[in-house]
Amino acid sequence: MSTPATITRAGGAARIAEEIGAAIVAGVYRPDELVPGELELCRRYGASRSVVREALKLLSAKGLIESRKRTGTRARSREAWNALDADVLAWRLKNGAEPKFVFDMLHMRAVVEPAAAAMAARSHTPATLAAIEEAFAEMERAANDAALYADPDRRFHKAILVATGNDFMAAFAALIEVALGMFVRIASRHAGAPAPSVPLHRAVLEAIRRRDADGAYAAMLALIDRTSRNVERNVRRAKRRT
Amino acid sequence: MSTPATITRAGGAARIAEEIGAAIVAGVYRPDELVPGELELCRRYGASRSVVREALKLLSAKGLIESRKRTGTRARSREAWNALDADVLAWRLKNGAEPKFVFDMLHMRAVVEPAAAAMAARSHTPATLAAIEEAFAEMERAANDAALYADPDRRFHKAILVATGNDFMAAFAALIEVALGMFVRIASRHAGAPAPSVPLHRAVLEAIRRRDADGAYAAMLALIDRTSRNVERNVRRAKRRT
DNA sequence: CCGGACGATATGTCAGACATATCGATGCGC
DNA sequence: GCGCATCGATATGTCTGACATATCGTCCGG
Repeated sequence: MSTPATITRAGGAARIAEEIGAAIVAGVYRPDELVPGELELCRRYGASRSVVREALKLLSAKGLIESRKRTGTRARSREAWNALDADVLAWRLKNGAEPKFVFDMLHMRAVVEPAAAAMAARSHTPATLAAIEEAFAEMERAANDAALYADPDRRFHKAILVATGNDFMAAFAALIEVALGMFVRIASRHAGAPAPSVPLHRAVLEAIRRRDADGAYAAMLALIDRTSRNVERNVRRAKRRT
Repeated sequence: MSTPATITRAGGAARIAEEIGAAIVAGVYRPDELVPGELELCRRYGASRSVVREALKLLSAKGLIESRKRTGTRARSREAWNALDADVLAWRLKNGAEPKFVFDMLHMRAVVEPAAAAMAARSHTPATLAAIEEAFAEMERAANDAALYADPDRRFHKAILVATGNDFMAAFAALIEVALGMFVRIASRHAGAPAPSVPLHRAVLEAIRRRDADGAYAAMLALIDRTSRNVERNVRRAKRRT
């Protein structure tokens, strides 16, 4: 089966890991026990065992699986997953996340981001402040177009986390970026132009600029509260629809 | 070279990933470019290319490396690392962490753990509360033995994060556990018995038990502040010694 | 009824080959 | 002399088939 046709011939180990990873977090393979054997996966994805095994290593590095000899490879339970890994987060969001998961994410953002804004107010440098300002400027320009608004929005939140000067806070950026990609899907589905959120972002920026840590904390908290309310409203609406 | 003697014959892919990962975060391989080729790694670790490649996949899943064809495998710069991965954290702490990194970790704990204590105060169940209480009881018993104290201390902080009922907070437990393993090395090297920290932990537990979110927040913040002061004192002392 | 031996089966490891992309040098034409 | 296409060297990527190793079930004997 060397170089078979061209069917399903795109990624390699990464593509296979992508599919299996998504399946695991979607609950296709239940915690403890399960997961098809390597040669079955070879057949299913039309790849050699080397590639399949490399894909499995990618997943094992993220805490999704664990292999033992004779027994086979089993999906690990949710507590073992690296929930703070961007790929794992993306997989969990892929197939329509449950409300509890969305709110967990929002609660964590409500903890981390206001604190990050306060740290950024204390620690920003000309360069990191400029990155925040640049992102905000583009948000203002796109205030009437939800599609154009999403990207600078991500950059805005990321720039603040980076401006903290704290490696761990900066590491959250990868998570927040993935999460924002979903929140706009949920929160702005029924909302109009993103213009109303611009003043809230401006308040964060200005507090950071004048090194007002408490003000930045409060402004960011207000911003996330608004997102939470939007999401909550839409989740309720979706539930009513079912 | 099938089954060579028994020398350096322990782990497999995990062991090799361990060594290379530690080397990368230690700065042996500088950001962008670098890292020996696969066959060179085979020679160096006495393993076949399959095993080496699987080890490299483990590292690539954590953002430490990136491979391209002809060019080779390069170490990625620090911003790309999954800083919130427990293994990456452990590697960074392995070879005596720099002060900045230790304080970054403490600042993050000061953001996350007080908020977690507050969430736990609101959301704990009989089972999750019992886990906190059990860990604290053992801390009291080991109040005069630093060696015995470390393990229940870890369990105490982890139990609180789990008691939040929030998946992301619970995911921090893996990080905190690794970090605590180092803080006791740094903070208690010159400290006596851990007894003085027991009342601070008790205050956290009791606030959670009576569902006093604000009190739990404040008590946990006080606890971490004390750790920060201990670490700071020891870092200064270490610097003076050099 | 219990316990040890044994075979079946999964992952783990090895070896060698070919595929593929890309960097760098070479040499051609202008 | 200079730019550009060509080609070879070299790294990772993939495939194949074999053997090693641990462990679960089963079967057999005490």
